[in-house]
Amino acid sequence: MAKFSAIKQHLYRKIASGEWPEHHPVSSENALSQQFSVSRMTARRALQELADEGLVIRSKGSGTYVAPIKSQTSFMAIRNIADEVRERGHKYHAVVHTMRQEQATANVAEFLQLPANTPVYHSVITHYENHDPVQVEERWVNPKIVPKYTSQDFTKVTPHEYLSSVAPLTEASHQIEAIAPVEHVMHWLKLEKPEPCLRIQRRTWSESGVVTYALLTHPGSRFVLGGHLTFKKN
Amino acid sequence: MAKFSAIKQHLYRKIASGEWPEHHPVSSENALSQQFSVSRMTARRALQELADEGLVIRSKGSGTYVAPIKSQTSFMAIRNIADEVRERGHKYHAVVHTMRQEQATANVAEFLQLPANTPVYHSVITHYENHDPVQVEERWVNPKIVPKYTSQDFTKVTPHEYLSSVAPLTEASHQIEAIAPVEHVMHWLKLEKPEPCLRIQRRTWSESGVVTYALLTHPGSRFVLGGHLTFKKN
DNA sequence: TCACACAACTTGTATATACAATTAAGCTTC
DNA sequence: GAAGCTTAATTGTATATACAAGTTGTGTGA
Repeated sequence: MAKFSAIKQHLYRKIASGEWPEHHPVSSENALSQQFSVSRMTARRALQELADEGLVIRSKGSGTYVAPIKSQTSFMAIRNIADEVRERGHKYHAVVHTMRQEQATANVAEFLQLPANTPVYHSVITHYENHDPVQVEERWVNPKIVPKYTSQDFTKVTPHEYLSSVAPLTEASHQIEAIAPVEHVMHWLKLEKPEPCLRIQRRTWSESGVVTYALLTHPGSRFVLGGHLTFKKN
Repeated sequence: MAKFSAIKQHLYRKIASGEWPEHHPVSSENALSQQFSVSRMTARRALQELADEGLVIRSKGSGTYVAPIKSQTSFMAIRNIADEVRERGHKYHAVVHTMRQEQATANVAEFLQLPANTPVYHSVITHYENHDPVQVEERWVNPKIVPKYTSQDFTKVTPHEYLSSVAPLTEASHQIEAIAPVEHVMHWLKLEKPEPCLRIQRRTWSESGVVTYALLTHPGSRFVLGGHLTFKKN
């Protein structure tokens, strides 16, 4: 393996394991070059590539720091609904409907890569923008990785925020589709009539395996997913 | 401006203008270092960053080449519906419903950044996977940038393929939402009853301005948008 | 005590060099 | 003509060095 790649791995482990949380300082170019007995340019390359990948943030004169979660994500990736609402200058609040341990159904067990009928944590939360519900979040969590999930107060911290602080995510997959909501979702979204909804199905991994499986349902009349791409970066 | 950045701009113009089409060889590190009177490492940096951004592909021993369009796109970005269908091993075909010049409505004119009531090209096409329609594509095109749009045969080449060969795109914005289809879209999608649909609204730019505005509508029962993210890249 | 200067450290840019690994083209030989 | 060898070109990795530019903390002087 190339030297710069070995240094990247070393730093990656520090970050992915949570040993270095958000904003934690990362070893400087000079420190790494001594520690690994390489030239500064080689250590620099490792740091630079991690910065390109969005894992760290570098700032001239100051140093290199572990990037906050939100900046790790590029186009249309994992965003925190609370941040989104607040960025639009609106008030955010959440209502927790369910928060308990259950036996995993075959479906959920498969998504979490667990045996059927093992216990999993299940939460249902509605997220509000001002006074309108904008997202119903049904979430199943692997209790082996996040044992204290059910004792959190999700009106103060969103599950996404809590989970990424406990088990930093390394991978995620999404599926987006248009569906007609089932009745209990309609109720949570306060929809009088059935209305097309955007549903995002998301699985996220940490180093230790599948952390969580989430179904995020948005009413079509109150939500648009947006993104912008530029191919010119000079 | 930094030297490596000037070289990047020079190369970027060659690619974005279409002067260097897909797979066209890009000047080598040594050639650039002579041409710009910089060291090879500086020329290398320009090429390397363009490669990281997906604009060029580098191959040891061979050289650097302009990347094919499809590899310019990252997560969930602009994909060609025909390629998607074929990748799934299914048959693709298209039916052209409309292909004409129209007066731009206020809405369309705004999206294309043109004055109202100027002529624009308008096409409506249904894309099929095997024998089922999977996408209705309503598209408006800036005739100043793509004057020959209406004389193309879009059963053979998709609009997306044609447009990106004529005016290489430099920017794109998306909006995704869930809607109930209007009647003529239902007809094109061969839907008996109204069904939630995924609608992607897309605008793309080239160097000379907004090229096209497209509304892509997918029936919820036959289409899922998927994506996968990894934060570990070693 | 406050303000300013300075030193130390950090990242950013750039150069010159060396060698490794791979590719591609040309040439020789059979 | 085909197979194999040689050679040149190209990208990949790595080092040592130099200076620029921004940040931060320390200490001096008023």
